[in-house]
This record gives sequence, C-alpha cells and structure tokens, in this order.
Amino acid sequence: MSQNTFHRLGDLQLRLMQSLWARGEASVAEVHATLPDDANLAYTTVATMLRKMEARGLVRHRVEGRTFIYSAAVAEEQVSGGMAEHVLDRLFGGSVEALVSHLLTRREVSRDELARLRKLIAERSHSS
Amino acid sequence: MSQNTFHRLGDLQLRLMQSLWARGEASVAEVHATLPDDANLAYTTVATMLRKMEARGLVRHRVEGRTFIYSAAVAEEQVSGGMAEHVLDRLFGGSVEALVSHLLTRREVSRDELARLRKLIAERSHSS
DNA sequence: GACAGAATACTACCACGGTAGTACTACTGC
DNA sequence: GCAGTAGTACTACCGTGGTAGTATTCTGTC
Repeated sequence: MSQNTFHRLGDLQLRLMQSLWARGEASVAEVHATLPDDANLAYTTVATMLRKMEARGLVRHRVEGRTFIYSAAVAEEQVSGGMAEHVLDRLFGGSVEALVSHLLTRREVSRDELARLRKLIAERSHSS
Repeated sequence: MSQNTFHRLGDLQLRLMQSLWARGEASVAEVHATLPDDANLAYTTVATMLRKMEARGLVRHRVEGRTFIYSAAVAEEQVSGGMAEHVLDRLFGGSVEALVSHLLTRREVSRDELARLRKLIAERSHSS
C-alpha cells in the first residue's frame, strides 16, 4: 500500500513538480522561468527547493556540464491521486459521491462538463 | 471568492474539527476521548492544539466553571469544500471530470456508489 | 485550612515548507 | 591570466503543525 506520503506537498513544490511533469527535464533556470511573473521568486529559492525535494525523493537530477538537469522522480498520477484520495478519505469518508456532490454545489459546472461526467460514469458502470 | 484559507489544515486539526462538528460542543477531555486509542496523544497536546486553532479562528470556546467548551467556528462545508477545491484547482486544472476519472480509476467503487453518482449528476443536469 | 485532582497557561522543541542571502567554483571572453 | 558570469552549496530565518512537559490556579473534600 505504501501509505502514500505525497499529500503534504505545498503549493510551490507542486508548481515545480508540474513544471517538470510538463517538460520532462529542466534546469533550475528553466523551471524558474516557467513560474508566473507575479510569483517573483529568487532563483536560489527554486534551486534550494529542488534540492530539498530531491532529498525527499520527489525529483532527481543528472549533470550536464555544470548545470543540474532535474526531472520528476514520481509520476503525476501518484501525486494527484494521493492528494485526491487523502482529501476524499479525510473529509468525505471515502465517498466519491459526497465529494462530487460538494463540488457540483459549490462550483459552476458547465453543461458540457456535466455531459462528460455522465459519460465517464456510464462507461465505468459497464466495464465493472 | 474569499480565497479560502482552510486548505492548510493538518491531519490532527482536521480530526479535532471533525470531533467538534460531530458533537457540536466538547471539552478538551471529550475531544481527547474521541481520538482513536492508537493515536495516543497527550491531553495537553489536544489542549494546545485547540488553543492554537482558536487563535486562527477555527474554533471558539465558552467557559463553563473552569472548563473550556469548544465548538467549531467554521462550517464543515467551508473546510471540506475549500480543501476539495484546492486539490481540484491545483492538481486537476479545475476539471471535476479529471478528478473523478482519477478516483474511479484508482479505487474500487461499488456498483451502488456508481449508481448514486449517476443519479446525482442526472439531477444536476436537469436543474441547471 | 491543607491537599489531591483537574483544568488551563506557558514554554520549548522538532520537522518542514518557503524564502533568500552569501560563499564558493568553474567556465568564457578578452 | 583575469574579470565577469552563471552555476551550485551552505546557512539562516520565519511560520505553522505537531507534541508534550512543567507551572499555575482553582475547586472540592476531609
């Protein structure tokens, strides 16, 4: 089971991970560049964070000349899934229905999205 | 909009909140007693945490004799909703469909639950 | 009125996310 | 060969969740 430990990622770590998931590999400079301008984070902040994340096993790096090329060491599905499950279990008693009900109530959900959701669930229903 | 700030609650805080949501009001001793035995937390840990949480506006207390009777200061919907939305936005780009798809793939979802989900979405579809 | 027990208050500590400055090092261009 | 530049390494700091010990205070009881 592995007791997924990925539900504690903060927002910055998440953004860095997403940058790596999207690009596959990236240097510190490249990751830094992908952050929105209004983030306004120092280069060294990103570098430090990536080093901390490597110590935690979230990313890894290879060396190219003098620069570190980072890549994600965990799959996006693991992290998103882990965090989603955590919320699901902790707050909704594991009930997907309760979670979805909440989201549909709180948010504007387009007719299109509802249709896709319906389709998605119909498919699951058959294939089980 | 309110930029919900409730997505940072740790696991213990969540458990204490749930205890209060369930009971309405509770003394420190009562909250402490509702924790699972294997948690094995000191009484003072719970007391300290509740005081910290009160400073953050999550709970409040009234005094009865010498004991503090705590109650939640934020609604369960605010917190669950806030955390669910946070995950939804941060990890699934706001797409309910993507989140649900993930959950359905990773978890065993009973036929019953699927049926309820179908119904839930059908209702939303009409009422919009 | 002293004492035991129960309650809160205070304080301290660790881990970690986040932020960044400073120091060191290696390369590059002149 | 030297200066600038672009890297990483090291270190420090804050906030907050989590954990708990110790101190203080109150209250009921003999």
